[in-house]
Amino acid sequence: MQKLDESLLTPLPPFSLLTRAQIRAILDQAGSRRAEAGTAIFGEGGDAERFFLLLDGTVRVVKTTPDGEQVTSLHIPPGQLFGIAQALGRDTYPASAIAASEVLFLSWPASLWPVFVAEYPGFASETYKTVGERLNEIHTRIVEMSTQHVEQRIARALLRLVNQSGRRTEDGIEISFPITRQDVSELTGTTLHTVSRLLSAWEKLGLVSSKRKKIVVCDPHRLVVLGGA
Amino acid sequence: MQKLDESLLTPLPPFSLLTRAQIRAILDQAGSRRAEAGTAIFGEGGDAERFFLLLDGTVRVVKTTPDGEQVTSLHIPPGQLFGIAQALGRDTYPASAIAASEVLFLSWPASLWPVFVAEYPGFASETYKTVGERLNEIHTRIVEMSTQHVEQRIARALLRLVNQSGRRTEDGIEISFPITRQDVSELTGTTLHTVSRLLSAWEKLGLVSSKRKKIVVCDPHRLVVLGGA
DNA sequence: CGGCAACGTTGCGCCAGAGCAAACTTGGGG
DNA sequence: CCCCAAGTTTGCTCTGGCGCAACGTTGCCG
Repeated sequence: MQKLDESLLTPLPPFSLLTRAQIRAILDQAGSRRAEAGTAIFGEGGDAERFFLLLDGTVRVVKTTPDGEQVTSLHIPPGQLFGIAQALGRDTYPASAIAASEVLFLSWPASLWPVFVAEYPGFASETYKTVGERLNEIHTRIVEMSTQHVEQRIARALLRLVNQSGRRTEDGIEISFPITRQDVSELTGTTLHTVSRLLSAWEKLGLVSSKRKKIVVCDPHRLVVLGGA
Repeated sequence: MQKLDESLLTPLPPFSLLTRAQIRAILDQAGSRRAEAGTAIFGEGGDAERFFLLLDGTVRVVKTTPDGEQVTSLHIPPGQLFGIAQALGRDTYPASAIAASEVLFLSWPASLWPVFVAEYPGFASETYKTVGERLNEIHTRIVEMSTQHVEQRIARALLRLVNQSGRRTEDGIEISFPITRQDVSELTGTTLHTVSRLLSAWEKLGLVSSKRKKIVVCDPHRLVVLGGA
């Protein structure tokens, strides 16, 4: 494994208050790994032996029901910690982490968690902020699922994805990782059929443009209107 | 305000590792209040000026949509902290807290949060465990709402309520705070009509027994079966 | 470059559950 | 003790979106 550069971490919130030496120390203890799209990084219920930082790509956080149905709770964008069961006082992972695209990430053994929290100023508070944001996001999802129709939920889900991991292109903003109708349905609690129908309809209206595993939002504003409020 | 007894806090997880003197100090800084059923303790979006500990009663955590619909995300049982925006790195409350029954609670100014975390062993870790459990609960709710039918969701919601705040009675386990069909519908993302119909049906089958604002689960086992798995 | 698996589209029928409406019951307060 | 508001029940209708099925498309891999 080649040596990692300090500049990788410097700009990231959990580490932004640290000295170069501290970051060096953190990096020297890190394991770094690459995984292809579709690979599981850790599984729901597994022992939380390590915690992770996503450097590049996107990770899908997924729960699977006893009967095999999958529900996606979150997408993790690059630069964020994930698999931080320790921050929730748990010793197993509450969900699985699947690489949504090719990903690159670092990880540290769980035993270092208390050290990071104690030694590195800003690490704890930034981490808990992340937890708070994620809680807020899935909280919002509950509200949406309770009160909104499928069309609005999908519109909002697309907007959220585009905000979190959008990439500017000529005809609009593209979701920067491969995503299928099935994925969207697992994110919104619907079926791939309904998602497909809606995307087709929206494509005709010029709201979105989608190829296989690619979705580009062309007219975010009208999508916001569809999403309601 | 009369002096509070140390034995109030001693058995509660966030404080269980502390000395009598430490608990005394904590209590002396606490404000204590009573609120009637239906009262708002704090409101969504409000400045998180204080954090709270529920001594008696039950608190409903509620989000309200722009168009006035309400969604209940959690119920807080006695002995737990709530309104702990600080633990999520927030400075506003993410949801409203409504007294579900008559409640008694303590509270401290937000400025004491970092002090508690730093000075009192076990406080931080127990708090984050609580956060983790709540995250897990609402996470489970998303999965349920995505994959299960209304009947199963309501069955499970009742079981959860009964587990968290059940009280043994002669004909079964009673939910220990006043709860309307409307409340249950806001908890499961349905309508009070559907809840009413189902409860009536279950009452005929001897699964539950309900009066106005009261629900008693008579046959938890059969309800589990209904809930699926 | 052909075959196959993964992904996407579309049509159709059906039903769980929402929406609406109206009546009934309970309990607390004047 | 009566009234009123809040909570509950129940019937009827209507529809969003799911389930199923069949077919089209893409691109990877041998």
